[in-house]
Amino acid sequence: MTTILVVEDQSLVRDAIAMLLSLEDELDVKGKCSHGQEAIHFLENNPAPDIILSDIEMPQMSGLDLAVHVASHHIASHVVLMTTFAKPGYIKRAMSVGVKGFVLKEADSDYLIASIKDVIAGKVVISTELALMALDDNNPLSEKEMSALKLASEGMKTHDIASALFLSEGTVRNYLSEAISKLNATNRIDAARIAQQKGWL
Amino acid sequence: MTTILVVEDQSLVRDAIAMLLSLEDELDVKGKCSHGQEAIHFLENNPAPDIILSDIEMPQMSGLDLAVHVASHHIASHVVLMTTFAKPGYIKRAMSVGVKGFVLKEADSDYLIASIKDVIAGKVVISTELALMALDDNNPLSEKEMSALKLASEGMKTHDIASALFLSEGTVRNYLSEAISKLNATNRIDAARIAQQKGWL
DNA sequence: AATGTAGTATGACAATTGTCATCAATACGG
DNA sequence: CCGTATTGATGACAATTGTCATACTACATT
Repeated sequence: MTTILVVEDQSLVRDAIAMLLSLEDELDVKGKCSHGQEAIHFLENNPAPDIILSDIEMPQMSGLDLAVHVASHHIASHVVLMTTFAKPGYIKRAMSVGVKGFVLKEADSDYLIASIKDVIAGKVVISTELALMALDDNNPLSEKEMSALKLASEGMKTHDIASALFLSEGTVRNYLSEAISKLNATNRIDAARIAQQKGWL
Repeated sequence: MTTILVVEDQSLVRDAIAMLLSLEDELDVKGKCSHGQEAIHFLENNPAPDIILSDIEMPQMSGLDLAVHVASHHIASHVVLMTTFAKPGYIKRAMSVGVKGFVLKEADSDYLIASIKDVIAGKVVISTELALMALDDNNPLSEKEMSALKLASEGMKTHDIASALFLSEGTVRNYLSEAISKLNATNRIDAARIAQQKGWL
């Protein structure tokens, strides 16, 4: 019997998926959490489930952060992540953190169940199409460029970004300018949009 | 027996919710569609289900557009919409189109099922908290301001927005400036974010 | 006809943003 | 120590953006 922890912020979806999985004879949903923090708490107070099935985009703590925690605390669970959009950046980061599976929410439920079984059997599951997408994706942005871009995308102006990052205004403009040109964007808004869509920020 | 059509773009979620509903004795899921267009096609070739349970944000055709179609074609189904975020703008538009229920994906599955039953019993279901939110929401933006803002949020610069809307650059800047001040934003990026978050664009 | 009012345009000006060349400080491998 | 990246800063300049006052049209109201 395979034990599972389901982590997903939208409770409707969480309940539905948990229900779906528990209809399988070999699967046993041991817990449901609404975000990473809650999952960590669960893991501290319960035996590690065979599978942690988690959404990526969640408030408080993302699925990626959860995977990092699991790896760094040597928890024996296999992490399988679900995501709405195929953002290449996510996939790369996930792989480097030892995530065992990657399922798009566009996939159908049979695929999810098959993936879980495969992961239990020792495989790493990721659709070829996602893998390829992740391969030819090389994020050209530096740390600083990303953080400046992120703040800019929230509507902050250069001055505020500068003080948030403890940099001079000029430097911030340089970073943003670099980012814009690297991404072939026309301005910071455009650059932020492009980066976001790739999962880079 | 209540018949239901489930419309949701993420097939994993769609399958899971359909499964959840079909576990209820009184509910019978007659069909599943991945977006509005498909739903319309379904409706043309099948008897109208009692309930159309649809996500709002979908590619091709949104749940709101689907509701408009249902109303204008005098289809006898009750529309219940699901949404991830409580955007006041959505709720208002939905109500004016005769949508019978509004459920947040943050709600739990029992609530969804109870809502469906209530709608069948003739009620209009919307949580008070959402209703209040919709009430004190009055979108201050004009049509033009919204469209200019939308284009700006996609990274277009004033010049391009102007030609897209067949206006002069100056006028576009005026609109944007108006929008920025109406929304108490610091720049167009900020303004677009605020409007988006309210469901205004 | 006179008035009011959207909707659009202009022009002028200030502030912010984008680009670029250059420079200083620090760190790192030889 | 010496080169050489790396990271951050400056200053200058051009382009874009934001603000405002003003004006013109068409259209509806009086």
